[in-house]
Amino acid sequence: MQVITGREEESGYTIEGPSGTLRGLSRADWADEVRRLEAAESPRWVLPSAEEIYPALVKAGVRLGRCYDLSLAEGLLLAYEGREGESRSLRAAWARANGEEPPDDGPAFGEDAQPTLFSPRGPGLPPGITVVAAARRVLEEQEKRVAATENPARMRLLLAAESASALAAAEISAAGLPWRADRHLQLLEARLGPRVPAGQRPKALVDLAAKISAALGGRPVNPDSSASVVRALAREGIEIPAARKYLLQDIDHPAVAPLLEYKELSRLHSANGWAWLDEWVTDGRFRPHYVVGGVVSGRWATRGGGALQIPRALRSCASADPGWKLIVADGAQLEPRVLTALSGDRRLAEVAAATDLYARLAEALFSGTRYVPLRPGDTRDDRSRAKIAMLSAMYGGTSGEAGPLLALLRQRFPDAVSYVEHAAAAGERGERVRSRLGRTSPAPSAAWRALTGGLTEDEATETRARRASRSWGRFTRNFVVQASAADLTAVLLATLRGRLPDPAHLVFFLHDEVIVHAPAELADEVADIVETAIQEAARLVFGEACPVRFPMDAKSVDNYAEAK
DNA sequence: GCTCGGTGCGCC
DNA sequence: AAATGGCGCACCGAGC
Repeated sequence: MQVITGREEESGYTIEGPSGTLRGLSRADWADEVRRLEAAESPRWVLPSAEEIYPALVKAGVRLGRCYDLSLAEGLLLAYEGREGESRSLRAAWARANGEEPPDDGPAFGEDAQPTLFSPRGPGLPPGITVVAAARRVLEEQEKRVAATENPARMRLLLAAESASALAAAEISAAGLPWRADRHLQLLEARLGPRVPAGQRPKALVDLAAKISAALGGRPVNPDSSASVVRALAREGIEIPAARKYLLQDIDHPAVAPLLEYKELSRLHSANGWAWLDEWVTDGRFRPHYVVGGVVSGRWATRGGGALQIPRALRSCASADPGWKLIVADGAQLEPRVLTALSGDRRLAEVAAATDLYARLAEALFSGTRYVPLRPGDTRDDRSRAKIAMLSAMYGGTSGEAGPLLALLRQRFPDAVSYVEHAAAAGERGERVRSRLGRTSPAPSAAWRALTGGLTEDEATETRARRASRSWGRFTRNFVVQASAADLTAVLLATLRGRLPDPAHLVFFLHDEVIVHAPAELADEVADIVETAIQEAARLVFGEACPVRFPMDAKSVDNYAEAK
């Protein structure tokens, strides 16, 4: 059964199902009715945009089992059709479905994530067209467009998984990652000194800045300004192109140690200091806003809170409630396994049978050969070299040892390497590439086409064109892997959120990592569920016959820092 | 006073 | 000389 619900511009909420239509509902009545229908029928809910509407339901204590998100589907289909620049709003989709010119009504897929469906002015549908009527029309049209794709079953799976991800994102934000503000405050005070008002340097930074200036001849140096640091070092006879950490590290000068410490503490202060704590942690929970579909490759973005980069130094603050555990699970070497499954490389699948893929890869690459490092004195072990080889294949690296290592990888695993090299070649020609389930890379910009497409007269332009072409090739090379990994994790989330035993719940998700908060007695069960869910997701995405293992390393811990 | 590109960091 | 993908955020400083 299917039920469509949305918010009309002026009259409140509408629910339209097989038993009729309810209009003009208040938010509370709407939530109650949705709850009743969910319990009675567990329908597939068709939502114009889960991001816009679902948080209100979650807040009212309502959970939906399944949904279909028209906005996310529109974005994925537009990208598939090579029209990613067009708006995915309900109004635009409705216009296109009726063969009309879609209005230019705001940000398109992948751009500024302003609400597009329920902007303050409403969805902007023509008079007499209700949200549910428009939604029904768009749904019909999208079903036709799905049927027209190369592999409709995969696209259907993608749309279902992406929709479920949107539900998961709202639920995760609402639940929040348990965060010990008291521990965070202690940590800040210990490293930075007593709290200072916004805009002021804490004592530790003031002291370090003074030390740095003294070590650089006494003239004031602003360590926050890389230009100031570069100039000051130049006066000391030290020439560096920029004040980057890795450049500073190798310099023997008394200013270097305080400079590096300043950088570290300054980052702690500005990125995760008192202001961050005030803004993003409430009632002992860190609640970032996740944006499903916010990255072209299908990864989630976040808006505010910097959830994509919770620094290791603060992870002990992410701490389970008393009597509860955090079950931290990440996909071990997910991307190389995805590449293996994508390319169907049988030899690499044997390597991927190992839990430590890179260790096994090292054996496969180096046993029986004496691989001589290019740079004398390079002490990296074989496992590290195997990893460089694999990352170079997936990212397009060529520097240092990467070239020869990639050549060796290509020799041993030609199917896997040629898979990404075809993707790179397509990108260099300006063509699109697709993930396993049909996520599609955007077209390069007009500027890129102008640069790479024209007949070039001078050598400088030729070089720039070549560089731009190679750069886009690296993007599409990585896209096929990263976006297919996003396919897999979206299906994982969809599977997982339906299976967790109450009251266990997801509290964090990042690329290939999930955290579940659960009563201690459920921790083992949750870990098993996560491991089962990834296997099932892999079967759904890559097929029953896929020989690749996807180990999920699930650890039950009291705080996040213990997980790695 | 503002915007905006560059820089630098840190996460996957 | 650096030349591997994706992201968000804070800060600086040039330019308006």
